[in-house]
Amino acid sequence: MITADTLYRRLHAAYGTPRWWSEDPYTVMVQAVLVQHTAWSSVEKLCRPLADRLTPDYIGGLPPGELEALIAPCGFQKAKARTIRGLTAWFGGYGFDPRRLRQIPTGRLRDELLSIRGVGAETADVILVYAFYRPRFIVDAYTRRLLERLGCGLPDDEAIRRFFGAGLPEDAGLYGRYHWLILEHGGAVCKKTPLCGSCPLRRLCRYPDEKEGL
DNA sequence: AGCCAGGGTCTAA
DNA sequence: TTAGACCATGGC
Repeated sequence: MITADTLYRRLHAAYGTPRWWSEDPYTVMVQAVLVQHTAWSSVEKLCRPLADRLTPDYIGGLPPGELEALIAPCGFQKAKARTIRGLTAWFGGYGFDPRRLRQIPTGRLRDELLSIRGVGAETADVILVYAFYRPRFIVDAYTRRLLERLGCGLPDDEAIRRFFGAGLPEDAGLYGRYHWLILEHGGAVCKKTPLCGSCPLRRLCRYPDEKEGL
């Protein structure tokens, strides 16, 4: 079976140097919520015109209903607006200052995020990695599907995390870049059928009618 | 035209 | 503890 290390190099060769989600922690938080069950392109389309207004000041100051209307194109606006407000309030408890979070252990930080309604495991982990630089491998639908196609029999998210944990340094930067590459890959290949002729990782994938993966 | 999507919550068995 | 309904909209 392919190693996490080799897979990273293949992805990097196929998609180039991954960029970071955003240097701004609050932007990461808002976009992590907006992208739930939603195409990344929809999030970008929504956020691009907002530019420098993606701040706690502007978003948090929006009158009731306006945030919902603003984010409607990303769907689930009622739920997502509530979650964004929850995250904004939580971050406000730390003065919107990431430095104040530095001494909090990752596990506790994660629990705090999970206690916010609408923040589940994946959203919490995205925020941990990209906003606060904590080493925690993000497992999402693309990750699961990619590993499935690679022929790895990994039953659950914990097993997947162990796969990536083995042989990789525990480094938030690496985890973040890795997840971004998986995202690029997942967005580029076909979603449904396991067969994708144009897949840049084709030689790595085990297809239903083939015996061997790699 | 209809089906599905990078998630999360709640309920029911 | 797990499966399924539900939330909303955009893209194909």
